Amino acid sequence: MSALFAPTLKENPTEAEVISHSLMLRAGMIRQLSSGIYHILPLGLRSLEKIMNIVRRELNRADGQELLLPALQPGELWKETGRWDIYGPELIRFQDRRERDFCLGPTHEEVITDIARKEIRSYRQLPLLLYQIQTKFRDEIRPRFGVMRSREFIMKDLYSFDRDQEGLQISYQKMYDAYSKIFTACGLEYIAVRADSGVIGGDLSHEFLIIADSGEEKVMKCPKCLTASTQEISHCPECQAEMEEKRGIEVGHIFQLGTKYSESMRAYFVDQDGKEKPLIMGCYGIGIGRTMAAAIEANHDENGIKWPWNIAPYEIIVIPVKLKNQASIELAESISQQLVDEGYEAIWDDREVSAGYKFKEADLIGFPVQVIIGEKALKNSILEIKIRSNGKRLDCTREQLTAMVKKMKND
RNA sequence: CGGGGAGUAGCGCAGCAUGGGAGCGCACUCGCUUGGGGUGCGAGUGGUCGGCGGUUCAAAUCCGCUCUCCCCGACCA
Repeated sequence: MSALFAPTLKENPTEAEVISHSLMLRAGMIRQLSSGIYHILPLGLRSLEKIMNIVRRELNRADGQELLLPALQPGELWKETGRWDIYGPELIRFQDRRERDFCLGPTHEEVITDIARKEIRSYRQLPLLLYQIQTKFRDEIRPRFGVMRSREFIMKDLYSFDRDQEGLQISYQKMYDAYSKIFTACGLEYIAVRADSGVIGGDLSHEFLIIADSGEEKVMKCPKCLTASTQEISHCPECQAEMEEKRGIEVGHIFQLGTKYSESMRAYFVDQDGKEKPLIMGCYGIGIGRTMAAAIEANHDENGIKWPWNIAPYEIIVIPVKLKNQASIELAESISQQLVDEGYEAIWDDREVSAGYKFKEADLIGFPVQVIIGEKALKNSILEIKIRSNGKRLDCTREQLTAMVKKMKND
């Protein structure tokens, strides 16, 4: 712990208006470099990596294949689809030394369609689901709320290619299901609602929102069935239950694009009937950093972050209370090592600071579990476990620790 | 881009109306102390007062320009 680069703050930073931003700064997860541009510090990165790996796992299970596309994109491609003129000043443009137009990718429809048109020849290559996790650049009119809306941010974007509308429906449903699994695996309550397609274009689209009181979007949700909407619905046709109003943070968006890009960029394949047809496309985004911020919005209290287990930067912190007691120190180190050997992400607080200081900081950073080495541990070999999410404290012996931690992880 | 606010030590701020010592709390360093909820005491380190120009014997303070950051609106993962 003493070696960990996690510069925490006792006081609330003035620039942070929303709780997730404030807590990320206070917990030493991020720092700002410029408006809408952030350093991701070790704790922040660990959490992001957890989310990214959950995303990878679920997308791979849904037949997605990961690749990495260029962030640096020639303006030519954007001129082909007309978005060079349409996208506006949000697109960060510049010229290279030969005065050719370039931009930093805010999204990758053009680039993925370019590789698709070059390499997809036959219906036999379809369906194809390609995704990447990459830094995107958007010169937002007004960056705000920390990593919630920044100018440089990590996004997962997946693109589906199908031979026909029927195939697109299948791919779309696969992604819809994968998204549901992703947010559930992150330990988050989410809701999916019909949405407008916006600048991306296309037909059907859904937004995925994380439920949090501080969310910017109002959602009407039926407590009985799965119906939800961003608009007011007077009655729920099937079940007649009262719709309840919730607030949500948009973290994912899926679109059925159809042939918007494949036609304008001439991305055709030869179908079974020997005819050339445009690829039917879909695109599917998740804001990784925004998901992390939303998780904090949904899981915190006045003392700090209450990480869902699966996306916590670390799972367990071991806190020795008695600093001058060698047995206490050794016990903390040994228990921490035991947990690591058992596959947990545990660290122990080896700093020469008061017990209260350690407790406050452990709560702030939001370790799901604190293992406290106090009087009882030294006299009666009883460890104390504090569960961050509900504040409960439990006693156990060292022999029982493994089983107890395992149980907490599974809950 | 329109409207509002702020730049003084790493962080949070006072000082500015009425020009003349650059201060407070936290953090940091050292010593002692304390050790179950950001211990206490003492001694220290650290600042071109966002930048440029002007007024003045003298500018953090007055005037002009400029840069940056934050908040509200249109946009979005």
